Amino acid sequence: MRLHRPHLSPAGIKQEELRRHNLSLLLRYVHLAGPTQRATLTARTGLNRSTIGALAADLANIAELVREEAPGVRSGAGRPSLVVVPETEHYQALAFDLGVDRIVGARVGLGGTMLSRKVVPLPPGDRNFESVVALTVTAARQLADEFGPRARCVGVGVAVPAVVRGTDGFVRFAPNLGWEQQPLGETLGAALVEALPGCSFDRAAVLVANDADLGALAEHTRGVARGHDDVVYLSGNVGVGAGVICGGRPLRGHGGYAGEAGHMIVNPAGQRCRCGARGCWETEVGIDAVLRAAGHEPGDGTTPRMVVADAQAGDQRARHALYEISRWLAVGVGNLVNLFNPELVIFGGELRELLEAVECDVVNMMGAGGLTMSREHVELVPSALGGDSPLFGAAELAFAPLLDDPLGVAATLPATGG
Amino acid sequence: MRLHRPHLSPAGIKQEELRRHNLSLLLRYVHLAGPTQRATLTARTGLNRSTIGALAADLANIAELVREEAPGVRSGAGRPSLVVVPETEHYQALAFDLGVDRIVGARVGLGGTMLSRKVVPLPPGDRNFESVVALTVTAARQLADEFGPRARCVGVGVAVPAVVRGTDGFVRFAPNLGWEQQPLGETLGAALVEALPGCSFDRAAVLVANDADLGALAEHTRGVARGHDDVVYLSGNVGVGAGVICGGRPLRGHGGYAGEAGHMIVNPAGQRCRCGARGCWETEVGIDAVLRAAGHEPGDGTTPRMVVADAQAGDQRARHALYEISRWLAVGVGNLVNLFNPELVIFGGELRELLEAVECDVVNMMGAGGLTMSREHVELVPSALGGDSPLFGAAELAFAPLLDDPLGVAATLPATGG
DNA sequence: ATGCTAAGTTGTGCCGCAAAACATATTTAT
DNA sequence: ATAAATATGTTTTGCGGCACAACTTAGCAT
Repeated sequence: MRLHRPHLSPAGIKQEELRRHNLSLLLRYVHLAGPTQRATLTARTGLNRSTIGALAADLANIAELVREEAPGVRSGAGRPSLVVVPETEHYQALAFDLGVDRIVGARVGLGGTMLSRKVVPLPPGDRNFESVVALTVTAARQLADEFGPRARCVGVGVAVPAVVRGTDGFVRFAPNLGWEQQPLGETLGAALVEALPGCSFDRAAVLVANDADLGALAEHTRGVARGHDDVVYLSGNVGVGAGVICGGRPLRGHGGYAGEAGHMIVNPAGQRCRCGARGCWETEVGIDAVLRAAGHEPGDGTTPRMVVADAQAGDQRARHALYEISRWLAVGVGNLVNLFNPELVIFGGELRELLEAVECDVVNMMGAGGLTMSREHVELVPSALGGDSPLFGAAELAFAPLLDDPLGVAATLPATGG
Repeated sequence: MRLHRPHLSPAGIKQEELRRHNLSLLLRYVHLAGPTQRATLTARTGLNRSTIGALAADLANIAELVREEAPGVRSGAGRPSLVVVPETEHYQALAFDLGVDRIVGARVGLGGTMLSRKVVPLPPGDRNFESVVALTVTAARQLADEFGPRARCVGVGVAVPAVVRGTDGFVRFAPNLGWEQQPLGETLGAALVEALPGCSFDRAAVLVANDADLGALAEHTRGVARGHDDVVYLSGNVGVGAGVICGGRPLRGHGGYAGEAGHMIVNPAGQRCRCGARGCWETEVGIDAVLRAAGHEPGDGTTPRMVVADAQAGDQRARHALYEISRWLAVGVGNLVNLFNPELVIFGGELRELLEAVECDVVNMMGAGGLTMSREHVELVPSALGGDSPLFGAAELAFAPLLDDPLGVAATLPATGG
């Protein structure tokens, strides 16, 4: 049981933090695993029965974060254990996934249940910053109207296909949205605090992050990567991004920009990328590359899924296109595997559909040359949460502060009264 | 002050672990920062004076890990603060760096002081596994003879230019040594326990790791990367390896194989690598590549340093060679920067000398194309510990268990009596 | 109905840290 | 030289958190 190792910065632990840690542990457990018997919690945490009882009582009575119920199904001898249930309705987060052609918003309860979901299509030409912010705020208002009377809004998480500064959600570069240097975190924060007066969170509770990073977070939390501590999530849309979990924690990097796998140079003899360099991975495996290889024009309405269907139907050109894509996928994924040595590489976004068609080829090509030790245990899998990975990740992002300090944060959140 | 966030595995903290954590914190502080006033410790940890006093007393009296001294130089008003000093002589580690042409061994005291150092050249033809193990054991015995009467040996750390399994130090692949599938951790562990009966550590205290990973650890601990939590260390010798620190912790990956940057494919049109793939980074920037580009034959005695000297002396061929190398360095380093977003990229091994000659070119080439946000704050620097980075890292590796649980581990280590 | 089992509940004790009061050592002011 | 100011070490006391043990409760099996 290792605690985080600090450098030379202060990190003395006091008893207060011990309590906070254990409360956090308990709440996070039921948030992740759902309703759980007290006996199970006792066994898993290693804490004493009486301690678990006291912690659960605090979470239930002081903040109504959980409730304790008699177990429904009886099993085995002995006194049945009370079940600790996360109060899904009491604590909710708003989550948004800002896509190239639509905004998806959701209301997610403690425990990770999606309570409602809303899709706002973006008019094709109109994805400028102000419009997207405005549409997001509108969607947020609609979602917030559905809060129950006892709901508290813990915050807002936003996934955006962009290079995002970790500290404040400033968007440095979002080629697919056509944005550069936009203060998304600050702007949305201010606008949402204004638009949702019933919610008592402050501007800092509006958290913006890269969509691939949040996809990774979601898959690690509730998707295929549960229990796996070293994972790479690939988000393939127009661009390609990676979210990385290493040692159980998201890889952020110094500025929060880590995981820009799409601009890893794999083919210096290749095409010029939007970023200015030549032979970036995403010019070889991005949607446009798939379509172009199959003889389509990007923007003509074709999707990678259709190319896959064509290939399965026997279309030689589509099959050859997929083979070419596989080669470059193998190179890039191989590089990522050599660098991160993950247990899983998760294919999210449009890459999900691609995977089933090309998995065999990619695996063979990766195995053919190069170091094999990292590759021998790695699995390529499609994302389990489908296209909603970043959305769920955004919700987790919003819940994170509450999970880190349950009673402390809960105390700052009076019921919305809505 | 965040503690490590566990997944669903047990991680309840009890008071005992609180104490352990704070003891660990204190010992690690003086190990890293050297002799430190109690007042400073109080301020940095945020703990109370009385608590620091008690912790320091435990470390001093129970295990003699530190001693408290009256301060030498007086400064400022008020009662002078006692200075907590790591007991360099009482706790020592053995560290080894197994190179291609020599073994370097050292005796390192708590606090990181190198107390003695020994170089054993390898006969050119003879670097087979058994010979290297035997020479290492011999060197260890010689170093152990110099332990003082009050010394306790905390363990042995070994750096090896190989892909090493994290759990047990099994060497999967060490092309430069000509090894494959060798149980280095197990073999050395058994041999050293046998050879050093005075030392009471067990086989598990012999820890083997990749040299680049240990270089990164050392530079992070005592080198240029002190205080920087996101760092890439490049170890350039015959092969190229990377050690990565992210979020202040070493990147290990699932099997411990992370950081194989040398086999990142950057030039699919390039030469075939020893690993079987084509266009690996190390075929473009490894020592052999440098020499070949400059018109030398690998193994003819030329070193990269000589090529640099030639270039500085005006040799056109050498200058052109360095320019070519710079291009590929820029591609690879750019990829690493995009993926890890480090604050620093440290050039270790032979790359150290290369850096000063090519830094300008590499920085310009990196800035020319590609995403710039990750690159705008990154610095390319030579390793501060020179060729001894992996050696110091090996010592840190050996000290780690003691630093994680000072009193617990110290209790298992009676004095060597030697 | 009785006993068994597994779990929750309650009370006690230990341990860790903070806070306050006291003691000590050094600098600065008178 | 003496006293005040300052900063720190030391001791004592108190509070809070968890473990442990004893007790109670709830279901199951015979």
